[in-house]
Amino acid sequence: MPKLGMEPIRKTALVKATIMEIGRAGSLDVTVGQIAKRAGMSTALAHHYFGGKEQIFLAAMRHILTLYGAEVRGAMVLAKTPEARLEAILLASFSPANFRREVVSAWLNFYVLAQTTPGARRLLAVYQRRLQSNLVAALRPLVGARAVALADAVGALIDGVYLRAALSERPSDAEAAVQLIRAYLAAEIQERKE
Amino acid sequence: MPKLGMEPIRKTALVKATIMEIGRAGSLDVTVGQIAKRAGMSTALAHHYFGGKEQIFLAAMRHILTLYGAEVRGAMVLAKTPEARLEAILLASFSPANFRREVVSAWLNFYVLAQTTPGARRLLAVYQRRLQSNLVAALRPLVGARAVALADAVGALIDGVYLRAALSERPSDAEAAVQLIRAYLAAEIQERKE
DNA sequence: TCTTTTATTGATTGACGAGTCAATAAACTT
DNA sequence: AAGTTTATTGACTCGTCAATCAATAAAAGA
Repeated sequence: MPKLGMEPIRKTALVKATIMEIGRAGSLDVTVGQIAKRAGMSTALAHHYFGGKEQIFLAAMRHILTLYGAEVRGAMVLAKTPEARLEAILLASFSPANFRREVVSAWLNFYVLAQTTPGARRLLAVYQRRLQSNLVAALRPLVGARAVALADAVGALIDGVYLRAALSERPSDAEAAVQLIRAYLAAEIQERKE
Repeated sequence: MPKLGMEPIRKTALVKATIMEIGRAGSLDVTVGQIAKRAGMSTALAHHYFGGKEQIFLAAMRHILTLYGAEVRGAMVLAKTPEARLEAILLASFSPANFRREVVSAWLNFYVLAQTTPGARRLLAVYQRRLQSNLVAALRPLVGARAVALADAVGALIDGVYLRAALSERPSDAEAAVQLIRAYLAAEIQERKE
């Protein structure tokens, strides 16, 4: 039965299964056995391809980041004005995809992991730098030198609002979240113009 | 040897040990054995007083919340003007105590736990409501009806900025964090007055 | 064809951990 | 003094789980 070239197929299956299992458990308290089962293979094979549990988790985190990055980039190319680019970042950050249970869970556990696992910390830094540079690029034409400080604030605001929305009872109050940040931005940009 | 009235003593010892162990591990991946050892007793005794691991964790979370609440209240009574009250909330939220490794770890894992454990979710809601009402009370005299919306934003900003500061390389960039939120508030309040 | 590489798993190992229990003993009650 | 409550632990049970290994088999290469 062994067909060749299975490695990438098995790996992506494991990554997806990992994310789903993390969502189901709400934590990283997930066994290799559960992941392998959901991915339709033996635990031995999971170990064979990834070498260990931590590496499976990191691959899953990388995947989440990749999806998010793709979403932002996809929305950005369509946006021609700075305002539209800001809006695109917001919409991508609060898209329904980011409020799926598995994704929320992955992000929260990502933060936890970042405290102790260098790999996770690096990935988180990548995400933050990318967001920051996107924000600065969009804000510069609107507020000039204040762009960097404003981007810091908006970045933190996105994280904080996401955190609250993700953990609120009403699942995915995304529209209100975006609205809040939009209002903030409008006020800050306005201020500059006057 | 059995001295009576040990229960509260042992319980607080366990709670403190739990917080320290969570800080050491960076996660809830902490055994009752480790906690009990640090608290200077057997695992059986820990189970005797708390009944189970989850209840130990919830007690630890409750303790963290209590400390934070006391810090805020302590700073609030000294503040006489609305501006001073806002400042007090910020200083309490970003006090050095909140940047100790154990406390950061506890908060992050608190968020993770809140996804699935009703008790943790309730505690988190308590924290958020308290912060919200403190912020609204302080903001009302300054911005009137906009106080509620602004409090939402500031609450999210506090969480987001805390998250970033706690996970940044430079530990406890608290002053910059407070400064950022202060600037935001100044701009929003200013706007109203003009 | 023979060998090597890749795919795959069942079974096993070795370790650890949550929760229970019976036993010991001090203090308090009657 | 006898009985009850509170404090305390060592030893044990039962389960789980990460990681390893030996074995099987199909494809590719020589």
